[in-house]
Amino acid sequence: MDFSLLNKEQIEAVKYMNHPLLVIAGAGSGKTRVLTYKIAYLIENGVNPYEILAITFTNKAANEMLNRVDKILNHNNRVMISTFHKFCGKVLRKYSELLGYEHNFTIYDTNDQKKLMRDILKDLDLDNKKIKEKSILSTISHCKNNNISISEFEDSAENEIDILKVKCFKEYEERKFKLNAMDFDDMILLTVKLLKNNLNVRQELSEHFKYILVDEYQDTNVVQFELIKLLCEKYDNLTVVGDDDQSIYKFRGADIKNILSFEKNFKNAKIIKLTQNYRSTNNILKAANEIINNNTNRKGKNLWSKNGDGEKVVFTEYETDSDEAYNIINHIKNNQDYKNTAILYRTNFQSRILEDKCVTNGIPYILIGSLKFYDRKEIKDMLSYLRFVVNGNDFLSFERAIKFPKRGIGDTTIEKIKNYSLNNNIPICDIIKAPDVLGIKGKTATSLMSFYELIEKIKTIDTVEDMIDKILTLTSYQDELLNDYDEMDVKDKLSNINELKNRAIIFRETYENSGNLIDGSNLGGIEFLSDFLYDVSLVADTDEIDENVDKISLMTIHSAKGLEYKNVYISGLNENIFPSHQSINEDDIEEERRLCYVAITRAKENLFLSSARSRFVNGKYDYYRVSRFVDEINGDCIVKNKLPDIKKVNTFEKKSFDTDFLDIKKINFQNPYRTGNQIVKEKELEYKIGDRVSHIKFGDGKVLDIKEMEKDYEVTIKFDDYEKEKIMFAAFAKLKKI
DNA sequence: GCAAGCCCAGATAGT
DNA sequence: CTGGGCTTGC
Repeated sequence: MDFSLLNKEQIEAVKYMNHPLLVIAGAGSGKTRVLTYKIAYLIENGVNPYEILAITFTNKAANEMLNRVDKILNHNNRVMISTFHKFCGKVLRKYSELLGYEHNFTIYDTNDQKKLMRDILKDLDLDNKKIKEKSILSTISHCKNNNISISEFEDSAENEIDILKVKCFKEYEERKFKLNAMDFDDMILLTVKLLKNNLNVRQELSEHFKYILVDEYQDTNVVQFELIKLLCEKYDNLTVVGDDDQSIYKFRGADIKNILSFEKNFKNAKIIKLTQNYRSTNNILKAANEIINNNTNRKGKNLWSKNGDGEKVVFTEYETDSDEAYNIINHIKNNQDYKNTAILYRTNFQSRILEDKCVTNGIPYILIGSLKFYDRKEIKDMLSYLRFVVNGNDFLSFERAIKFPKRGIGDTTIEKIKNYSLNNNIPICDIIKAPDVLGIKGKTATSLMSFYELIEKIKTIDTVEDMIDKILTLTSYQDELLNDYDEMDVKDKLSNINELKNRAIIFRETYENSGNLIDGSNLGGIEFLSDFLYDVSLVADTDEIDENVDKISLMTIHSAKGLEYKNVYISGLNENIFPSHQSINEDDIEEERRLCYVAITRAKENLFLSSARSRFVNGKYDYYRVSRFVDEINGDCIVKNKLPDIKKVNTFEKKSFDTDFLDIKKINFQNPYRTGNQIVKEKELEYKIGDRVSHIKFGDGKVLDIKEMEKDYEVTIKFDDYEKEKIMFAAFAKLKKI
């Protein structure tokens, strides 16, 4: 085997065998190369590919890795390379009965979880303003990721809210089980449970996978750690690759201790550090190193490269978020290097303004992670039908499918069916087959039964694409769409459905000759459909990136992990944006800093950082300081263009500009920097209470009240065409007396 | 009583 | 633009 492309440490990592190995691989240090060479090396030395399990973070990484192994060895290899969830999905599918699940269980994503929980809150009569489904779900997720059982959580419950959460938690688990469904966290947890409780399965799997490799180890949680531990029980031949400085998934349960305590967790462990970076210039690495050196909770390393110093990093502070976006886009336009350029930001809502400027400047762009393919209405509709075909217990899918197209079945009927199913443990599909058990008669009954017939018809079809076609024709789906959307949108939606069909076809092609299956499950219609649906459930946004189009990429930093671009712009480097206002405490700030480190190390040659003094967030303008992370980069690797001190430039509202005002987290007042939109309080309004006025958008109305405020007047108007009265600021509303 | 239509709020990160 | 809640209309 040719090792000429590897450095000394990489070769050592590739060849090290028979004991646990942790490779600490800095950003751009060639960790994928190590993993792929290691797999290839194992195979070349007589290991059966079938005995190797490699676990990655995304499907994209998995596919890439498999391709690269094949390339090194010049032939196709049936190595099992998959994500944690995909791997667990396969194991669970084989052994679902041991856990009391039916074979064709459904995987619930975050939206499904929310819907189920909302339903529960309603049924338990809990005021969903007092306790939000999101907060319960995040508690549940936290428990599951850390292997905390419901009863343990119950014992630790401290307040009224916790007690309510326990109640919802129990109900959630019970219902989910009855619906024959599991959420993402269950997949890992149940696999661990299966291995712990079932010696035979544990032996079989740990015997099967003699070599286990785990990518992105810093992102594993407690339960995933347990899973790895159980899987390598027999052979103890584990290689994990990760970077403690790139651990950015704490919110999802990732536990940085897994990587920091590797030697404690695995006896005879060896550690190899990769610090030579092959991606970026030294100026970029210097900026990255300076920032991450402020963290204390890390193993410690410094990246270096032979790529030369390159261009300096540039930081620019703008007055408004609009200026910031405009200048970034303009800069990109001048350089005309679209496909090698990415703009990164902390949170998704920041993409909006960048998108706007792309559109107005004619810059082609792709937005990653905005509207996910599988989150589109038409795709969710189709998948609901298919999911219900596979799992006749799946109430959520049933509900969605039966509601669109409209069939004269409403909430009351659906509620009846749900309750009957839950109370008597009868699958939804059996109830709608003969709805008279519920006393449902007449038109409603006929409608339910014909829906049942529809599902039964689809079950007899062989391929997923034909199933989808049948659903479309039998439900007159296109015509129904035309009632709600205009022709262009419908065309779009139909082509998305076509794309779904294509994915099914592609999935079948790769299905047959991949190392996908632990055993050879058959390719029959429903079996295959079920596998296809699992695959679909576990697709990530970044799996969808196409590198070959000449467009700039817009994405969150989380999405950018593992990617690299020649030119990188990081926007919104403001306190309370990045670092996020939720994470400014001691504990979370290190994670934000790691996120910043990840962002910076995406850049190969040119790195531009920016911030804006005034940003439009949550429907109002607020002031934001420059992010502490900018201050942490010093020396000659960076050029900083800051705006002059705010006291000197401002002439608008003097008394608000005390130096300490910037320390206030959020100040709600109008943005003085907006050109052409300045807020000037009139001495006197041209209208008074009782006058008729006209508004450009809302039409004519009557003034009910005027309140004089410090900076403006608050006017209450009842417009003729609107039910409710509106309260507006006079300077914005620009009302004309009529 | 029940389904369909209308209006409004919304938002860390993502398998 | 979407899903949820509220209101209207059959």
